[in-house]
Amino acid sequence: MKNNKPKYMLIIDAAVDVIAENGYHASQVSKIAKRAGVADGTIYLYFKNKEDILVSVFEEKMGQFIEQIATATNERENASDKLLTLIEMHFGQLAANHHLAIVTQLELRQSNLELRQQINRILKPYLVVIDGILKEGIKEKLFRKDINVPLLRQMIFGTLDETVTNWVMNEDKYDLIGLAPTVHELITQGISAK
Amino acid sequence: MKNNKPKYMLIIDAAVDVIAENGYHASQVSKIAKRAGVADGTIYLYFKNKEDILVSVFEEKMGQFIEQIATATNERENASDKLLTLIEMHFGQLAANHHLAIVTQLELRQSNLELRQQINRILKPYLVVIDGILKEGIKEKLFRKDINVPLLRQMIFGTLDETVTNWVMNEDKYDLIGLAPTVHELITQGISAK
Amino acid sequence: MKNNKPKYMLIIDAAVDVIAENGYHASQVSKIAKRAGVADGTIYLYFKNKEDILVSVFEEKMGQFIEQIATATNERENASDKLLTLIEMHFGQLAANHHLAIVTQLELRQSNLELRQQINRILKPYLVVIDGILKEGIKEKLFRKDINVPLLRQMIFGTLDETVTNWVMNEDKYDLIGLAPTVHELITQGISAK
Amino acid sequence: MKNNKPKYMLIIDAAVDVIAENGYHASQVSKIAKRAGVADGTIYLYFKNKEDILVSVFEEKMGQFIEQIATATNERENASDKLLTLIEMHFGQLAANHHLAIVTQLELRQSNLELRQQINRILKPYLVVIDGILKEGIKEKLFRKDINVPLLRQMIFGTLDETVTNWVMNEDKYDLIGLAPTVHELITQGISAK
DNA sequence: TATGAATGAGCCTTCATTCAT
DNA sequence: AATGAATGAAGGCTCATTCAT
Repeated sequence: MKNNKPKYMLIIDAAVDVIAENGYHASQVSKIAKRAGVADGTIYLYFKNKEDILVSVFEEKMGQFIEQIATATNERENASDKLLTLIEMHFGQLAANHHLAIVTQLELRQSNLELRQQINRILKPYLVVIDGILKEGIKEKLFRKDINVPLLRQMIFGTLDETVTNWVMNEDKYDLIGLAPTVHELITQGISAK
Repeated sequence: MKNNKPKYMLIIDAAVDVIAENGYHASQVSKIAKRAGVADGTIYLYFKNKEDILVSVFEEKMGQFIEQIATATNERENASDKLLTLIEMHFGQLAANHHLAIVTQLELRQSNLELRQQINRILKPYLVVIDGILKEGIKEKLFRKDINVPLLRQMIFGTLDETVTNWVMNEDKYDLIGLAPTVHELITQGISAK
Repeated sequence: MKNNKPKYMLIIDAAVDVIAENGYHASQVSKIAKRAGVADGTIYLYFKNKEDILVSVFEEKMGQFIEQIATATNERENASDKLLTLIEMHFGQLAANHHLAIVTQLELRQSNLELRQQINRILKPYLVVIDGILKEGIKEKLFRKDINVPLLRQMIFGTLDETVTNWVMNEDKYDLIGLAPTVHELITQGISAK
Repeated sequence: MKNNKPKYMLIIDAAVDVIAENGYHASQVSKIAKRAGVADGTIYLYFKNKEDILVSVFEEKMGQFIEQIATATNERENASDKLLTLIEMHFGQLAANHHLAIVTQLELRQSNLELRQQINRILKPYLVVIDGILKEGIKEKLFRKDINVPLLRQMIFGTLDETVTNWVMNEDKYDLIGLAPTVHELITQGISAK
């Protein structure tokens, strides 16, 4: 029997499935090990402790997530289009991977402060991507030059995050990706009449 | 010695402090009891179980929170002013109560799905307040009539929530309330130049 | 409102019902108090502690039980008839009082050694009645003069007790009293052919 | 150090000792674990819960008990001899194992209905052995053909059980095995003079 | 590398009993 | 005599982590 996939990724993938199916608190190390087809002890050859599995899940999955968004936005011509692409891909990637969406939006938040801070560190590059788009938009005079970039980034991220969380908690009953243009328009145009 | 404060609120307040100081997972029932100055068993005369303490904390504190915001916004003349007041008070109340902010933004999220759904139920009236302001703004022709109210409400709540969470995680190093006008302006005007 | 029944017996009767319905381990003092219509604390004006309630239940109920059997057997002419009457009444009284049968045969046995020894002390007079019948039978030459009275008493009591317990555990599906003549005959005649 | 004895039996034996010495209710799982020389958690690798330890104690010990009695009675020629052997061994085995006698006669009865029903299930084969002897005796015309086998079996079991319980509660002050012939005779001959 | 049996610290909850009123 | 709110000790069970093989 040949098993090329290194055990590391086997365990990561098992963790995503187990957490999505059982919830954070019912996801014992032994359950993840069983799903990955390894012994409990083997987990500790690849991860420092249980928390390290969780951080690594986020690191691996978000790494791809961010990288793909960064690549895709770079292919667009201006900041406004880049922002639209970012929103579409943010919604699209989580809508396409139901288990991952449950884990990132619901389960991973049930963790202690220390873990949450590590998660924030992992998210940093994503926030840098958003900041870049905003700064570029200002330079291109597409966006107002007086905007508070960090604050606006929080607004954008908070909006996307809240929207995805609501969608997950409503059990995917509507088309998430379809919301992208509207969200994009709200951010750029505001809600004032005229 | 006279102790008029009913034990129920004593325990609620003790829970806020203990959770803010120790984090959700290190907040044993016995620790909350000790802080409240009652016996462990007394907790169970007022709360069904540990989770019930947490739900009740949110219920009590958010109840006041929402009520005060609803009252204050009602005193303003138009939807735009109401929205500004809502943002100011949302930031203001959490900025004024550091422990409560830690609990609502960080600790209470470390709970299971069932508890989170109860929390959402408690938050419902707040979302209704936001929806009301948006609908009024449309009627007053202050806001565009084509806006998707539920989606925009998610955007607003997500923005406020993310902004407060960032502020808490940065250990209150800047003036949260001062951000209110900018956030209000972003929401109403958007970011597009002109 | 007039309530002539002293609270003592109210509590005893409540205890029998509560224990029969809920089982020994689910019969909290507060449940007995509620059934008796008194406050928890009132229990302790009449009983030293929870165990004392149980001992008293047995004392009161078995007191009547034994007294009635003693009286009835005394009215019969000879030891063999007295033995039959004792068996009939032992079966009859428990068959007539379902709750009491559950308590004496099943629930009261789930108690610690000390309580069981007190129960044995209460049962003593019953054993004396049996011994008396056996000795009388020997004197009347109805029973063999070489029988070991204490041992035989154990045999008789063990037989009756086991028979009633089986009947209770079978949920009273057959006629207990109808077994009395057969049991009486087995004890007096043995099982040997001829 | 070599320890071939599987932990399962180590725990069973420790449970018998601890329960005999401390009584059922004072036999904490941690006490049994300590006596067995294993960690508390190890108990739960071999037993579902505390009650499962008790059922298993009875299952293991009674299994041997019943098997040995079945084997020994089979070696006797007729039903009457078989009955005598059964009585001798019933008394003999419990007299030889003081701790086990305390557990079976006193402590194991302090359990809830569900456990008692499991105990009855385990005892079933023993009752089948008794029934077999009685039926054989009828066929051999040693016993009366009109006897009610289930009732008589209750009488026999009740007599033996009550006799052993009395002996245990009297702290083994007399020779239990010596009672066997008398009990046998009482059962077969009855108590009637001639 | 890999295993998985063994470990043992840690905590929520119950309920008999008390005592101020 | 009666109340019932308050007490606080006690223990079964889980599960992340280790380590001998």
